[in-house]
Amino acid sequence: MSNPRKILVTSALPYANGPIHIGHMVEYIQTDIWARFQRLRGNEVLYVCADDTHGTAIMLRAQKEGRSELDVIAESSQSHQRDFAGFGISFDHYGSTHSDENRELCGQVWQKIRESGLVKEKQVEQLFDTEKGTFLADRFVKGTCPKCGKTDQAGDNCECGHTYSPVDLIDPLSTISGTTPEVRSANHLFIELEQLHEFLNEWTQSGDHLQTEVANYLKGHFLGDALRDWDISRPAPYFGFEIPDSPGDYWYVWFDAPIGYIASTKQWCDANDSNIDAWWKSDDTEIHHFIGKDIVYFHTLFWPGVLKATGFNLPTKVHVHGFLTVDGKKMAKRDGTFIKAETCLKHLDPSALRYFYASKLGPKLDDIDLNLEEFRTKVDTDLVNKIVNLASRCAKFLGPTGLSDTYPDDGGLFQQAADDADEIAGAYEDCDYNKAMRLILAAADRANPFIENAQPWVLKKDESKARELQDVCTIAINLFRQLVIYLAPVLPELVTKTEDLLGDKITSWDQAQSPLLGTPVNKFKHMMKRIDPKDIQKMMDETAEEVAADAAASAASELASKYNDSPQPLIDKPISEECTIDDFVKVDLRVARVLQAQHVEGADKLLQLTLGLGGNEKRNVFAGIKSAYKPEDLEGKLVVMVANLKPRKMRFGLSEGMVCAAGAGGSEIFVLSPDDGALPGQRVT
RNA sequence: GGGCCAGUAGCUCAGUUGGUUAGAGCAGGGGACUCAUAAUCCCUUUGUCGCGGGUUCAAGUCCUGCCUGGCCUACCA
Repeated sequence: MSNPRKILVTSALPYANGPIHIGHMVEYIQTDIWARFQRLRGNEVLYVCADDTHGTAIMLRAQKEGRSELDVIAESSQSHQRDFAGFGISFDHYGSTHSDENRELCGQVWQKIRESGLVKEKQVEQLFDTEKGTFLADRFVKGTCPKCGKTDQAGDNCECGHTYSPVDLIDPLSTISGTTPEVRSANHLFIELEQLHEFLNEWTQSGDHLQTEVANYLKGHFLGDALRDWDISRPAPYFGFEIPDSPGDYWYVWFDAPIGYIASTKQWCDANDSNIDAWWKSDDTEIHHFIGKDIVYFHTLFWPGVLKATGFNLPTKVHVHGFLTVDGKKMAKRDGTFIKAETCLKHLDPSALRYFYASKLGPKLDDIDLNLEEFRTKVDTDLVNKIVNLASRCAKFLGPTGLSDTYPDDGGLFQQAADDADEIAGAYEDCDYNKAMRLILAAADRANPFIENAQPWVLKKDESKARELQDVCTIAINLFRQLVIYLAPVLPELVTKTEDLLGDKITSWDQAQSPLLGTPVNKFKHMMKRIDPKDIQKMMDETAEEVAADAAASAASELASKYNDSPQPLIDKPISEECTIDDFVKVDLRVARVLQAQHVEGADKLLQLTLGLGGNEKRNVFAGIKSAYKPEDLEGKLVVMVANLKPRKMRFGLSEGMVCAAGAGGSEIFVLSPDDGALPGQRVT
């Protein structure tokens, strides 16, 4: 083989605002297969990714959940990495866009862009949520379409097909606070992409950087007209990096996210004694991005533009894939097809999904469909019935003897599959995994009839044919091993199990060229299970349950948002340790009437209350509510008191209970009082 | 509205630069075998290649119009 290539591989950065689902996994599995393939070919591969952590969505979520952004993104990173590991995604490094390295690199990139004269400032009119104190991105606004008058339309376009600016909406409403936003103007920083038009035209239309559909799409959609300026700043408050030479402004998340590819590479370099320039500024290195078709323009216009302006290498190729549909329909929570990676892992072997995706993925942008019935039969038939079966049916005959010392005549089967190596490799290289799987399965379909004709089970019965039996099974096992080598990028687990069976490591694509001979064969253990339809059902059921729980939670939070209650009180005083009903009934709460309230001579905070519990039952209570209540406001009022509190001697007398109240203190104290009709002396439970 | 892409057997798809009677796998039907995770093997049914025009000796393949579907349309990631 020629000199090893040096290849940097990336998958798109998942947003830190939600769990990984099986739609995401299309991309990570596609990329991982490619990265593993390149390693198997002997190339030097660095596969990096990171969580994409900035932006309004994260900020709002942190606010809503009453915790810090850092807390949100840390949790997200952990769950993302756990899911990826579960599916065997072989990142060399997984970083975060909220890192020192990224901040620094963003600064450097920004500096260069400034120097190139690409930055300009413009006033932008945007809707501002006065209640939340934040500008509203289009998707956080709803209102009436200015053209057709339809109500409850999205911030930037209407069902009628009309597009507009949210500022033009009639009766706009903020979807985060429910209030009416006002139009405010703010200074934004823009990158003048049009200056790079010629370069982008050439870069996208020539060479092999993009799939032809993508190049055509860009040509037809963007490059025909002047490129619009790209708005890359957001005014505070915004969760992101503040722009060093423009205080109060932050880089828009899509500015710093792709730079995260470089930052993540840098983190790996720092930990592995390598140099970032060797990956991003060297002519010897290829850079391959894998992305979904929804983020094409970011990666094929903005990103190359930024790289060009800053002197980093341009991507060698941007590989774009389609979306996942489930049973023919777009994944949607309400259909119960929004299957989380975590849920999938709980019930299914990740190898099954890896193989299924591989068998569906081609080099085009077509969506791929996860038809659950097809998924099951494909995995069962191809992997278990045809491929693993080769080992399963022959391995045990070789237990006593091991593999033959010389490779027997197999009628050219091994050679034929060995000759397929280049074509299969070519298919992997082109991301045409569907074709690679077809070629591999064709080889398996030649191997099974061979065994059928050779009839090892008949040879077994005749001791004089022991040698022949060994030869037949040596062929079968080698044909099997050859398939496993070809499938290694897709099925790392199967590789491990094959290594255990044959006591030989699979580390190189070229191992498929020569048979394994003269070595022992271990006891065969199941390598892959058929898919139990019940497991699929469980996965779907669990997904449906999650969706129902989610819906309930979001309905509740929608109600809560109407009142716009701050999460601060809970943050300041988190809920106490759990108690039992027994603990609770120990506290005897009673309705009481304030019979008399008066100032206490010499006390700053106390009022003296005489509380009546009905009849002649009275209690004397000192309450620290002077800062919020006047005595005359309290007299006659019904309150709730702790009636069995141990009396306490105070400087001004004996206090025989406690009045329940809430609030921060000072003038913000709110005494609890039952609605009219409650009778003094009644117990509160 | 504009743009990109797709439409081939019941299902998932292959069909290279136009070239003999359009292929594979799965599913369906029949048979064989029993080593294997009821796996495997052999035989077998099925097509107005979305529709209409055009170019050509020759069109699933090229051009054009239409129909249907998916996706995109930049301050949502």
